[in-house]
Formats: sequence, structure tokens, C-alpha cells
Amino acid sequence: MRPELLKGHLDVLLLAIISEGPAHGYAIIDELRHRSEEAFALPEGTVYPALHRLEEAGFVSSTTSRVDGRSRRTYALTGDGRQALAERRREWSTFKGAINAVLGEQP
Amino acid sequence: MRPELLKGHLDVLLLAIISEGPAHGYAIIDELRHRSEEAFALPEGTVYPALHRLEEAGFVSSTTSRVDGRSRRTYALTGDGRQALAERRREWSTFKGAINAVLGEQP
DNA sequence: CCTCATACCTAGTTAGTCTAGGTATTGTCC
DNA sequence: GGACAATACCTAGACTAACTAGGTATGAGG
Repeated sequence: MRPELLKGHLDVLLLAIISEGPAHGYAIIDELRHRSEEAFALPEGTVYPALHRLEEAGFVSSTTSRVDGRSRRTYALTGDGRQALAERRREWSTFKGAINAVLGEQP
Repeated sequence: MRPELLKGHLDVLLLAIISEGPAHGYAIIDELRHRSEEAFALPEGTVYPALHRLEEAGFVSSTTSRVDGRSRRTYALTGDGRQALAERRREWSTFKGAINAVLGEQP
């Protein structure tokens, strides 16, 4: 799948996963790959900066810890993040409907 | 709707509309806006270059004419374009399914 | 010891949409 | 007649977000 397709859609995926419970970057990458059945096998260079942007925007907060000797940054959804997720879900719904309408597919 | 969302998805929309019969740029913009119920109200600066890329890629061919004193460039789908459209439709289907799977929505 | 998996990071590239301008014709309203 | 909207095309440069390709470090298995 061409990488451009994901542009602008990654945030809602990350927020959705984090909304189900705090998670760290590497685990989020795994989760994305599995749930999408390998469709979203994203490089770290895509996901880490995206998480940083979400934190910058105040949609997630992070805490660092050490697990089995490895440093780990765990993300949790903020109140603003929950709002943003709801809005991004609606946005996805609109986008999907609009594309389907143009392609003449049933919703 | 944020403009980034469209990235990589415009081609399939243009190919789908042109596949229903030859059309010119301005009419395609109108058609997109109406079918998507204003969700895709795209500026000319988005659509014209996209059509040029599709022609460059060999997916559409164009002929110029003059209608009511105005010059007009009409696009038609090529054989390669028909193949590309089929592939892009499958790609959209995969993408949509993958996002829905991550968001936990029913297809 | 070497490789793989885990776990984080960032600078620079790339690609595609948008902004903001341009040209030209026709029709409408005052 | 003059201003303006609608039709119809075009392009250079800005912007943004995902990717490439590198880096660091630990632990486990062969």
C-alpha cells in the first residue's frame, strides 16, 4: 500500500489504540501491524515523531520508566485527547462516506 | 476536513469520474463537490496538476477544444487507466478495512 | 561473540495538496 | 458602460507529514 494514503490518518489510529489503555511506542507499532493484518507495518521513524506531535498538541502525556533494563516511554490519553479522538473518528466517517459516494460504492 | 486526508486518494476519485465518460477539469471539480456533498470542494490548483500527473503516467489522454469561446481540455481513460482504477479501488478497500479494524468499527 | 528482538531517537528527503497568483471569455446587474 | 461572477485553463512556491537511513542501548539465544 502506498505510504501517502496514510497521511493525516495516523493520528486517529494512535489515539484509538492509546484510548484503550496506556501503551508505549514499540507496542503500539506491533498492535497497529496486527490489527490491520500487516497493512500498517509502520517504521519507527513514522510512529515516534507522530507520538511526539500528539504530546506536543496535548492529546497524550508520557511517563518514562525502565523495564528489563530497557527505557520505555508510556503514553496515556488526556482529556483533550479524548475529545480529539471523537472528532477524528467523525472526520474518518465523513471522509470514508465521501470517497465511497464518489466511487459509487455502498457504505 | 483537513486537506492532508486526501493525500494519495485523489487519483482514484479522478479516475472513477473519468471512467464514466470523458470529462474536462472544471466539470470534474463540480462533480467531485456534488457527489461528496461538499466534502471535496477542491481548488483548481489541486485538481489540474493531478490530472497532468495522470496523463504523464498514461492513465488518461486529453484533447483540447473550444466551447462557447472558451478553451477546454477533455480527458478520457486509457487501457492502463482502467487497470490502474481497478487496482486503486482494491487499494482503497484494503485501506478502509485496515483503518476500520484498528478503530474497531464494523466494515 | 554475533545476531535478533526490544526500545528509544532524529536529520533530511520526498510527495502531494494548497495558496496565491496569472490569463481569457461570456453573461448579468446596476 | 463598468463591475463582477462564473466558466475554464495554468503554474511556482509553500507546507506538512510519512519515510529513509542512520544512530544509541539492553537482553536473550545459538
